[in-house]
Amino acid sequence: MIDIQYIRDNPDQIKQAAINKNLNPDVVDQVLDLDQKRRALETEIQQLRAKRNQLNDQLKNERTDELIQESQALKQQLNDKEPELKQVNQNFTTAMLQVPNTTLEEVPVGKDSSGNVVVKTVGDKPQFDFTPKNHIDLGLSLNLLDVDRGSKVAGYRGYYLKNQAVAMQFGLMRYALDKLNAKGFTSIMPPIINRKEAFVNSGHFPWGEAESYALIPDDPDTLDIVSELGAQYKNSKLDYKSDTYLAGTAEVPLVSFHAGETLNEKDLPITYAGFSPCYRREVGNYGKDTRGIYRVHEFMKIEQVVLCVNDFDESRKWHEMLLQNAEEMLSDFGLHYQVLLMCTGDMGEPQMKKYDIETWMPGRDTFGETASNSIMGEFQARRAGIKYRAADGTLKYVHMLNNTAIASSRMLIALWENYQQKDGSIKIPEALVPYVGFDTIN
RNA sequence: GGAGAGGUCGCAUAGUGGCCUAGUGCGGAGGUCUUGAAAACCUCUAUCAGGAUUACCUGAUCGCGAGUUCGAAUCUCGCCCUCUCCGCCA
Repeated sequence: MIDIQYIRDNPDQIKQAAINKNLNPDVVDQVLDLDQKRRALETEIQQLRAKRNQLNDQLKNERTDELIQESQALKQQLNDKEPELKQVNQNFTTAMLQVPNTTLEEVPVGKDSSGNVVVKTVGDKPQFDFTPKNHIDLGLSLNLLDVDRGSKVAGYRGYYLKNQAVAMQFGLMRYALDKLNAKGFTSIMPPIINRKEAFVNSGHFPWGEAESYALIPDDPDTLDIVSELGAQYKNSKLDYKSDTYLAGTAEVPLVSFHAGETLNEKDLPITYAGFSPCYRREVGNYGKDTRGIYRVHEFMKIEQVVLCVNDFDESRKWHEMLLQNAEEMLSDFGLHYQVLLMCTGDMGEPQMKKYDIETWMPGRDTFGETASNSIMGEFQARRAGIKYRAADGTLKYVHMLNNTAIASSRMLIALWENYQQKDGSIKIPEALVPYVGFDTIN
């Protein structure tokens, strides 16, 4: 959420930011219009209430019919006006939640991914003196992956990991945690079933609602009955809780961890390393990456989340540090990658500046996204109500940032495909060997 | 799943319709006293919104939301959450 005062003072800037993100700027005018109405109504109602409070003070001492009648008349006027204010306020809040964040001045303006800028490229493509396989063929031939049974049981994009792939999955998660712990990050295993409010706080909603799995349908009648218990559930009017969803990233519960709290400046920065399974519908991507485990509905991830003081120099500093953390891991694994500065048209509504890290994947013969690193400014903190008492005594909203550390399935692809050998085996990079317990898969 | 208790200012507590402009204690800030410190004493001590903009005024907020009333922290209803006991269980 953006400060309403800032929107009043800089409407054109906010509109331009929306346009740059390929969004409709009209919501800004809606907000300003509702803001006007809201303030006019509020002033009017405040005066009525002030009068009512005065009358009630008098009524404590002298109860006359005249005063009571006057008070009743005021009450009637308030009853007429208050619902209107309530409605306007609701509309105002809804509109406010739809205003996208602005971007920092160094972010390139662009329509789509073609506007992204390669900031750096590290390492080289591996050279194979044989025809490299993709991760699916590798996974099948080494008995690491089963996608046929995966889709049989779980549906489209379902998969089973088997044997050494399981050890790699756990090893990668543990490796990332150790790495971040050594840098002072606090490990967290958050709940991943979250209320709608948490998704609004992080800025995933309203824009990304279709991307999340609603855990329980709003209408129990839409449930397929597969058991007697299911029938009971369907018939009960009250035995379901609405508005819970599966989070697509630990960012959601971590952003809301301190929701509604006032921290002290000396508590900052706060750095979290959150482990979670991640659930994504991938609704906009039906035709994309249909084979293998590049784009899946569930995977595991370690996510970095930072709360720091309200200062963009500080945010930028953390942004680079989060980037470095992710880069160190790729370097530890000896992987070839590039860092992109995302343009306005290819970043999300809540983000102010974003780097994507793309890692070379020989099976795709191109780079594939493995990390996404964002400056959020106050946007999430305003939604979640996370403030801190600054050294000068004033209250400020924290700045928040987040970046992937390691996302399981995509890192498996990169490792398998880049470290495949002529004989069909896969080597494990040295840094990972202690975490997985073997140095070759064959 | 059954039964009960409860959610009040940063923390702890008081508050059963107008004396609440939410009291008291702790914690925090400033001051008096003192060579310095402690103690004691004094003052201040929430947030949000609107309107003025040194200072101020008004409104809202006692878990959240509705309702009753001229008037609600207090009464009624719904929801959220916490705790205790019993049952079941990875």
